[in-house]
Amino acid sequence: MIKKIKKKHIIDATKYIDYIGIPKDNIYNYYWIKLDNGKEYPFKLTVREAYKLTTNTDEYYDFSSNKETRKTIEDLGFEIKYYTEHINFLKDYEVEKFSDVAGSKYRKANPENVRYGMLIAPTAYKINYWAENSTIENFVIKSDKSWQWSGSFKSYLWIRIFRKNDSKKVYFVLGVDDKGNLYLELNCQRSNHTGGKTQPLTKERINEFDKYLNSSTYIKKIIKKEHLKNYNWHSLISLTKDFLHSNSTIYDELEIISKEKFIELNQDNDSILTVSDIPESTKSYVNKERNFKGKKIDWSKKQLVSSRLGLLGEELIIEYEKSKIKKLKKENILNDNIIVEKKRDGEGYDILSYDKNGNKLFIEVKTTKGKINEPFYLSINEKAFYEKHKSQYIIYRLYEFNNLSKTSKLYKIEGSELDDFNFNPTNFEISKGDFS
DNA sequence: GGCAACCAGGCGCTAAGTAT
DNA sequence: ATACTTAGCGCCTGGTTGCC
Repeated sequence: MIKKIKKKHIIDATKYIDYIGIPKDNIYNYYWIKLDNGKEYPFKLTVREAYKLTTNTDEYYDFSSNKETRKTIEDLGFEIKYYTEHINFLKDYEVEKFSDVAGSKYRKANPENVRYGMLIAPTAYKINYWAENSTIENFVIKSDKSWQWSGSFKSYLWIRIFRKNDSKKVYFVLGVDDKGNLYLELNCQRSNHTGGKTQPLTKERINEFDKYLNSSTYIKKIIKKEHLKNYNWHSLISLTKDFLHSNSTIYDELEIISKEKFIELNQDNDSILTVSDIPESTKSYVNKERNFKGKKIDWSKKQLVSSRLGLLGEELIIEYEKSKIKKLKKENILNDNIIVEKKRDGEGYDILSYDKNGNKLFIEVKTTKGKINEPFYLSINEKAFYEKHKSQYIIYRLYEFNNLSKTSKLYKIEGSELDDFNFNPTNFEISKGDFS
């Protein structure tokens, strides 16, 4: 039976498949017929269609794909490809086909639209395959094989990747864009569908998201469709995993940023903040022996993480002070118009609050993830401010700060207690001339 | 100019419903 | 109690219209 099939029949069958597209059931296939132009077609489907052409009927040719049948087709002058992943790699002509219709109207009543739907469906399946195999530990995907939505071909075929149990409003995205280029990026829920119940992030949160992303080391990864032929499943998936790994810290920060409020304090503040006494001594890195061995540090990343940490610590203390003031207002100890204020950089302190007598408190927050004996750093400006306002100055020294469980320990250094500490210089301004 | 409503309907997920 | 089926919800939507 199969011997009846001639080379021309196979070629004509592939042309027919080009026209109707590859049905869902044939997208996951081990064996593919490869033409000289690089296009690939599912083996069984192609042979069946070719058989129809030999008989000039719609007769269904039931046969099995085995060494013998594959050899028969090979002998006609075709290359047979075997994919252990049983799905062949994304082809440039596939993403190109998608870019042709991306974003345009889809009408079920229009047979041409339906046909195009069939043509791009395999691309959607392949994007899913890509995502399913690219997840790293603790991350999950939201699979989505749909290529149409609300009467239009989608403008992007994309899959979201997020950490298990996260808000799902911040995610990695991988997919193909309307130009037919593959891309890998970090994104967030920016809008929702009419009538949809899922709330997007507020504009303010989206601004914060973009601001952080722009200031970070993150770079969106794009694979142009012209370069797609240089990749295979293995290289694409390992590239994706690398991308997820190297940006997971940024993802975690963005997840926190996406929350309207970092911390909601309840009555039980003690469970979040544990207050201890000022330690007898702390470490110092200034007078240690130096070996000048050197190591590679990504300073921009380190600064980004620590500045973020600082903001989180401040936010925690703002909430802490707010709840303290609220309590004092309730007991009619404090005037109602008193509010806790966050100060800007350069003002010499972080937070303006009040004590129970209504006196101003200048609060400086110092946050580290380290232990209680870790030293902390004060700027010249902050030190000068302290000298001037000793009696109202207070340092909240947050240590063992945990941004996942959102808890921290702290000790307070009130007023001139800071004088008991050593002030070791860590930086020098180098200049020449007489400035006295 | 800004915003809300509307379009038209594939597909995965989940919860509810039904069968074994 | 478990397996399978079904109904219905919701989605980086963007282009357009109609209202203020």
